[in-house]
Amino acid sequence: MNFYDNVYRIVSQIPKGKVMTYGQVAALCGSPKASRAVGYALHVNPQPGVIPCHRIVNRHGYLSGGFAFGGIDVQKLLLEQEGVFVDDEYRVELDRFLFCMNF
DNA sequence: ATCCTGACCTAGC
DNA sequence: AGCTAGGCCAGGA
Repeated sequence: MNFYDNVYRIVSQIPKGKVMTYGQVAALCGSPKASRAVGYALHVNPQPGVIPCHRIVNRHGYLSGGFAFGGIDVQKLLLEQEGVFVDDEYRVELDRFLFCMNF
């Protein structure tokens, strides 16, 4: 589906040290309410390594926990390695690390 | 083609 | 402020 391609493209466009929410990715894909589809798209994750799924968090800033690349702990570690501070409850400060696409 | 499920989001209580 | 219910998009049986 083209929708998935859009999701992967947008997620790949997220810079290092920034995170994005499912809703925002869905909105950029053209369907603001397709957040579930976004999660599903990352769930299948056909290109691990190319698609930084660890930079995708939910609206509350918490890591989803779907972990399609190893585990939520790895996700937390990856975010910390990129400069994103992750809370002990697997939460990211969206106020500081939320990446907003401004074309 | 229809029904159920899923890494979500919004609205109502 | 926290929890529950409903809805939207796509995929699989």
